[in-house]
Amino acid sequence: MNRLLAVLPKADFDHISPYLERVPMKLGSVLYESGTTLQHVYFPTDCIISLLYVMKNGASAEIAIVGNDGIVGISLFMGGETTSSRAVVQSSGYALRLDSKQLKNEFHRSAPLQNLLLRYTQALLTQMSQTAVCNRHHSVEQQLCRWLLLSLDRLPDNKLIMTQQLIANMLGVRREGVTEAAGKLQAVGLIHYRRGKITILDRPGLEGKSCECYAVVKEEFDRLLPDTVVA
Amino acid sequence: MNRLLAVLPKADFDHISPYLERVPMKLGSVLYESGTTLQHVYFPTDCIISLLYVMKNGASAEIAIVGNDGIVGISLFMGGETTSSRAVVQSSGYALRLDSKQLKNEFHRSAPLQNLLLRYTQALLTQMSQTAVCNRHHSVEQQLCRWLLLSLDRLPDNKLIMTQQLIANMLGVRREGVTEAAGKLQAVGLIHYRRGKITILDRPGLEGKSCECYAVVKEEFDRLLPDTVVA
DNA sequence: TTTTCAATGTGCGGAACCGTACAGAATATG
DNA sequence: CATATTCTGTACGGTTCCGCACATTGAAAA
Repeated sequence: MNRLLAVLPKADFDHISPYLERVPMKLGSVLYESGTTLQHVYFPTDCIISLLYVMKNGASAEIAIVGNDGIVGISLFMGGETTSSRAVVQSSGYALRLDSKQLKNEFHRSAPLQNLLLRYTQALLTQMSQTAVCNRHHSVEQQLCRWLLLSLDRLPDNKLIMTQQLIANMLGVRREGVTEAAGKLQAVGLIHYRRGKITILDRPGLEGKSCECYAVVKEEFDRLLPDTVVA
Repeated sequence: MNRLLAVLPKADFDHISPYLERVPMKLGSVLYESGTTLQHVYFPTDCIISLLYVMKNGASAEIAIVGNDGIVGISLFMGGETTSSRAVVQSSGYALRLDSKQLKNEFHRSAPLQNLLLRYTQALLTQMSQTAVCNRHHSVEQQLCRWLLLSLDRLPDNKLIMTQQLIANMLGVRREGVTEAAGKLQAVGLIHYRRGKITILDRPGLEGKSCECYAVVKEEFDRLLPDTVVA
């Protein structure tokens, strides 16, 4: 289940549940492209979506990661309709899809939903700004640890399906840089990987090798998003 | 005047104007520190505020720039109350201060204000994500151009009071790096500087040397923020 | 099985930026 | 006016990451 929906008061959830559609999210598919208007928002249940910025020359960088603690398509209720980034399925699974019109109505009707979505947006803001800081100051290895942990927190198990090339696209670095960093992490027994499958063996160890950025983002999400039904 | 306030319908503006206080903003003063709760929001009229993240080891990076097109303290209406960044006066002047309680009431009472603030927040989101991308992919010189242009757009004239050390803190690079980049820009006649005073001589030239990040952010602000009174 | 191709490993020169150190110049202070 | 302080210029070695090239390995397809 999606955590935002899970903490909605029953009455508010019942109001939108008839319009929620469970849709499969296939690895690599693009939910929206930079500048296009969305028809739906997506509440991931067990998939992960990357918000990616792609530059004119093709270079890219991940802006934020959205899992079952979030929603894809905030520009719909924020009022801008579009964003300058792209949303890509980073880990396959399912999401609950809601028509944009229904969402907007509900955003203005239901105070609990509005609060929840705005608080989530603030958490997302923190993640984005921390990404900026991390890109400036931290090594590829530290960033890889951060990225693995953020992804892992949004997955049911300790495995992820992801090639080094794709990770490199997310981090905005060379594939070889990821190879080297991942090699080091594997050498000290923190992870194990093999042709597109990564297994985390030592989570606390990874946290130790990560920069402070992971903890900052995690704490902010924990602080801002309730884990029981809101008032 | 602050542009957000300027486009509010008269009735909505009159509702809060009795509570607006014009306060001086002194260069270098800190409006709020990471993690602290704000008592007020600030609508800059002719000053510039930097949102800065400061790491445990003292290194820093600017997340976003706020001028008279924005508001400082979005976490108050977004619901989080605090942020993980710091707000510092980057260019002195004045701002209109509003008590946080008044703002929250008005945010829920006035639909135009709510729309405006949410749209602004989305613009801020774009700025933050573009900062992340820029930090990853662009040279110090390109970033300096972007930073000068973003600052300049929020100032009444073509001068800014700012030492190379302070710029370095904003960009999260060495002071020497700024010296070198600024030296190049001066050598080709784009800017002139002298002990903490920078004059832009050739704005189009600067735009040419800047990365695409400046244009992306500027266009998004233009798109999202109305320049006439909203409905 | 054999073939093919995606994924990973490795090496090398170069560019950008860092940390450090120090010198000179402009402004502020006494 | 003399001195102190802040700001800027420059240099040098070191590190990280980049671009490129190519080898190797594992897995899927024929």
